[in-house]
Amino acid sequence: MRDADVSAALLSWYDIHARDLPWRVGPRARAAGARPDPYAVWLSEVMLQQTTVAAVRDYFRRFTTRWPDVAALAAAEDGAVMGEWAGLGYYARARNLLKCARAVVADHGGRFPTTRDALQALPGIGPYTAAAIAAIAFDRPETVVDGNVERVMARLFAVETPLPTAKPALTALAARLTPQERPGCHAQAVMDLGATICTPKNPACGICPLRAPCAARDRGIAATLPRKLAKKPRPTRLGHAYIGRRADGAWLLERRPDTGLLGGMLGWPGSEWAETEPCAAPPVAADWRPLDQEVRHTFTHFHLRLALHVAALPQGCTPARGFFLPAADFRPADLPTVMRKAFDLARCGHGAD
DNA sequence: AAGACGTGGTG
DNA sequence: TCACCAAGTCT
Repeated sequence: MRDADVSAALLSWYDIHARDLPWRVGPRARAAGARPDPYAVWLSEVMLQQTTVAAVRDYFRRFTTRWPDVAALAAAEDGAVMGEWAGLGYYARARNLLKCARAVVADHGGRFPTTRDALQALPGIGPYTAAAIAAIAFDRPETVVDGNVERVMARLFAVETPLPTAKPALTALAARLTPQERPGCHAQAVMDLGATICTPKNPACGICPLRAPCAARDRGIAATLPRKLAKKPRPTRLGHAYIGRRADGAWLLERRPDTGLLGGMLGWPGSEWAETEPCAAPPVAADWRPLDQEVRHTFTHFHLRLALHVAALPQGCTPARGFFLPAADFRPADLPTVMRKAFDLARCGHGAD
């Protein structure tokens, strides 16, 4: 089967089976002349980096409700955006989101640039996102390569070279299939196929629109592709966190530095996180009482066991670190997940509230 | 140019 | 329980 026929089969499938997503203009609306909003495309693509559609839906809705366009987002306060992003992970995305919105307003008159290169020059927009925005929002025939596309290409052409070595070859194969017409729909079609049919485990080859030309299915090795190099084992780190509340109800929190893990997010003061037992580091002298339960949380590259300490703090105390956030201004949902877990345990396990 | 960077769902 | 995985980017 020729490349053009494969692309046509894929697009036909997409026109029938395209998922209804809040940021997407469906094939029918598009045929009627509707165009996607570049702001919505950009926001959704950043949220979807290494993140599932299911996790993104509600965040996308909340962001677009609170900040309907790029100018509104650019004018937002940092803490408001970080709080709204809390729980979604990879917080550098939120920091870069704001930088990008402000750059679009300051340097591009409030409109997103339309070429791949200009898009990729913006903060938080890499090769994938630049190509996706250019194709989906601006109809540019760019080749979009994400994990789905890599998997679909590896199977369609039975590429047995492991990732990441195979990435350039898979990109070249994806480029062969990229049509001049409706490149954005094509990109979304490949990704939808990868997300719903050509899945990592148990691919549904029986109902796949590309089963005929698929070389891996022909050889019975679809589920084993793409091959990947072995990953390193994750170490376990230990730490302490201090959940203190003042007599007036205010919580002792700190704003984490902009760089590094959970950068820019709220958190409970605490020790370093290390593979050997770290030194206790209470932010203020008080009657800290250990909690029975610890927080167990897994990050991308290590497991964490966080010992918790709670205390009622005197009204006049002056902590060495952090600040008191009045109870009325404290929303647990503004915390990154590991910190919210700590809060939940402290609230249930002891009279920290 | 490997490693840092979150989280929730899944088998 | 636990490794793997998801519409990657930055340094």
